[in-house]
Amino acid sequence: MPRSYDPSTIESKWQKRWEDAGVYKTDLKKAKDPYYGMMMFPYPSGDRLHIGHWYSYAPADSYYRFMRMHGKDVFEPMGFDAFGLPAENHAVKTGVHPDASTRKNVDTMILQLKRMGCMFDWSRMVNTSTPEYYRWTQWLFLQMYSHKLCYHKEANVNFCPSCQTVLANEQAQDGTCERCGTTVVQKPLTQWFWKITQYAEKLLKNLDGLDWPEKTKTMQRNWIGRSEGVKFKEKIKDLNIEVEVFDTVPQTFLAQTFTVIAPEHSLVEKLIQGTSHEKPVQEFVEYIRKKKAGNRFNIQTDMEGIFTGRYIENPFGTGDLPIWIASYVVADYGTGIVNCSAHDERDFAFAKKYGIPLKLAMVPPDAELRAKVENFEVAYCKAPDGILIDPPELAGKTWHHARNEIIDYIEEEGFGTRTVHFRLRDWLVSRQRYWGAPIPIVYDPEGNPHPVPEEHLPWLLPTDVEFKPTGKSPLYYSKEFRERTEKIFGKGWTPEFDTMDTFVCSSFYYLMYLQSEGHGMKMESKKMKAESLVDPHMEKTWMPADCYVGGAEHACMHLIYARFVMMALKDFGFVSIEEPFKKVVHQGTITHKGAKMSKSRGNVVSPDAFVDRHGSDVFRMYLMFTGPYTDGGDWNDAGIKGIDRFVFRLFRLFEEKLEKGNKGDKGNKGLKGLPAATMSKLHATIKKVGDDIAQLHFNTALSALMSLLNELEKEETIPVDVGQTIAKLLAPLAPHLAEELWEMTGGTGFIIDQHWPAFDPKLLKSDTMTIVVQVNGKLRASMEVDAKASKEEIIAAAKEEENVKKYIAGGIKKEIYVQGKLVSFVAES
RNA sequence: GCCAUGGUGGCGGAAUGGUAUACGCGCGCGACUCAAAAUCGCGUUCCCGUAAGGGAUUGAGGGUUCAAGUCCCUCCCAUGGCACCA
Repeated sequence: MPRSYDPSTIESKWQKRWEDAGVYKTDLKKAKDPYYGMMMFPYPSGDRLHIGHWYSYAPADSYYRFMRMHGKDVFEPMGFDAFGLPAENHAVKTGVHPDASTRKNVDTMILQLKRMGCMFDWSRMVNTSTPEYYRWTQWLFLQMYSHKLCYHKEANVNFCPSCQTVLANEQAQDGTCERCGTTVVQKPLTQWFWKITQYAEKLLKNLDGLDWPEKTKTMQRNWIGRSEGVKFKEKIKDLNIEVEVFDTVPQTFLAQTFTVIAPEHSLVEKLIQGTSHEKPVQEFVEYIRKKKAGNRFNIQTDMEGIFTGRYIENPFGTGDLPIWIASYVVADYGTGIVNCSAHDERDFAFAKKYGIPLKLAMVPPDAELRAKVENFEVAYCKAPDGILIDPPELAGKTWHHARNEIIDYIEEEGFGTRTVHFRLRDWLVSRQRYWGAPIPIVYDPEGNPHPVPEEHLPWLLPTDVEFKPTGKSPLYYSKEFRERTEKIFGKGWTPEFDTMDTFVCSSFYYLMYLQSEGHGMKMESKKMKAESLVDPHMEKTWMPADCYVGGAEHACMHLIYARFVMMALKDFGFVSIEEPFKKVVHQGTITHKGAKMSKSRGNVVSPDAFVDRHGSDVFRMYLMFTGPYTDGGDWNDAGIKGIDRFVFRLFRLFEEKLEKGNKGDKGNKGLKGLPAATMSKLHATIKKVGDDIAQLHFNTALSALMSLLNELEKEETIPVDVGQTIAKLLAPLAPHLAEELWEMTGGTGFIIDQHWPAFDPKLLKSDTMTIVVQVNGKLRASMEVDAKASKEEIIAAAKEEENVKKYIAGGIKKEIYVQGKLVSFVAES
């Protein structure tokens, strides 16, 4: 009796065998041809694995399996980004300690991940919330501290009133909290920052050499936002204050007639103190602050300002510039103060609105436009062919060409200096939350910060706390934490109560997978051996990760932080390279009913039922088959039947038609016993499946395999070596099924350890070819000809085709032959 | 508004300037069955035609070419990113 395909038996059978044999445990020290295949590790939420996890991990695993079959020593680790808000929110709601719920979630998730059948090497799993791990998160903090890349400052920070915590700029991009969508407010707090801006230039420059999606690189470039310009030093009249003003378009600096300053700027108070402008300005600033907090600010309709009563002192001999407060000025870009002229859309509109005088330093070549510009009817800005009229020394030059000369001129005259500015802000790493790595800092009785010495790491997260968000860090209420600090450092000393942003934890986990002592380090052991983060030999062997698959939503957060940390670690001397990820791939998003799946929308689809019914292989292949991997798509289970049938038929083919006896691995030699056309198809499929998987085009690889199956089903028997080749082609895409088929052919060992089959280029061509005939671009006939036929023979044959004759009866003007493809005639009209 | 990517059957989608609609879903007809499911066979872009064949067709409109889904121009639509950064 032939068996029929039963995924649950077959899949658990192979998962057990893999585990027993340790097939996916990589000996990191002995690897000859290392390949580090990473996927973004998940947050261990209480909900089960969702389709997004599957879509990210399973196809990535297929790709890495393909690499392994090409002889690579693939290391495919998995771990958990286990600190974070959800566990804490859960604790607030239920009283379950985040550590307990996280451990439980991790355990469930491991079981689910194992059912997926990926090549995860569980022996090197990491969990960022364990002391063994966060010891290193804290160590990283201390390194940043001792290398002066870490500083403490009171600053206005993005604060989410709902999460009761501060957010990094990256986490509050559109003025709302990345996590809960609440409008973020500005709040002054003393916080810890990491100087990512010190690496802005390098973060930007290195992008060019990375095999990352162009889109992601562009996003990072924009996020870093480098701009070159001039910095002017200027004095405020009647006050002994010097300010700096940044200008990226210095060509028209002599047209400047006023200056604007951001309402939130710290200088505002000094400008108005004790003057008649004090009260109205304060009212205005408060008014703008409220308006900005309420909703997003619209430049078109919300351009507003007020005069401060102060002036910039006569900088270039062009008269004093009145200082206005303007709603459109960004406080934390450049210096928050801008000199304005008629050659900027916003400045122009602002001046018009408030009747501020304007002048020109440049005019258009076109006379008609010039008249309008000179009348100040339109703003004339950033025009490459604009003609300068001021300064006289450079008059007549075009805006585009004069840039460098103008800057030289400005420097020579001593007005200002060349400067580069970045949009990138320093990374705010403090969080007023419980469930994170404690910041290893203590304060002496005078309130000065001191790093916690390394021997006290891990600086344990206390457990005697309340989780309720109060705006104050939960650690503030821990008695044990305070006592511990006083005991070690002395009376009156207090710990830092904030914890670190979870993006810190995930910024170096690619190195933690490689840690020589693995994750088994016992924390009670006083002699924690590893003195540095990663063994230099391991780091040299395995870094950078060859490929990193994960969501595009991390383009400006995780993927920029990880790069920064790696660069810093290199400068500290702990690693040898700057960039952690050689290649990055973003899987597309799986939506449902047109929207991103989310609990709040109630459109989350759980994969569990599908995996139960169809098996992990079918589910994985279905996800891969629906479309290009980087596109994602809308979830719809209607087509899963197609993959079910494919697997059913394939299995039946092996059960019923596989050549009996004569079993054993014949490698890829001597594929015999099939008609030439079928052989040709087989080899074309080997080529296509290989090419496609190499480019992560899983959908077309699968369709090629389906197409091959359609052919093979016409055969009476399938030779064993053909069966083995098919099993190998299937191995990356359907790992369990492929092992089973491999076993059926009498193959020895695991199929994942077999070498990817080679194709014979000679067999790709059959002995006949199909030539189509076009007349005037229209398809008129199709003919089978001998593959060796000459051009002349083919054209002659084409002319004899019945359906062609009638269209070329009037004569032929032109004959075109495309080798092996077509004949095209242009008929006399 | 700016930048990027895309728009192909009823649906997911395939196609180095060279047979558009592969592969799969769905659907129709038939076989098996008391029946249904499953399975198997045939068909399936649209229009005309019993057929042979003809015509139309890759968001719209132009262009280049013997030949355009593919290249160029204009426009429309969708998605993603950016958007007061001087």
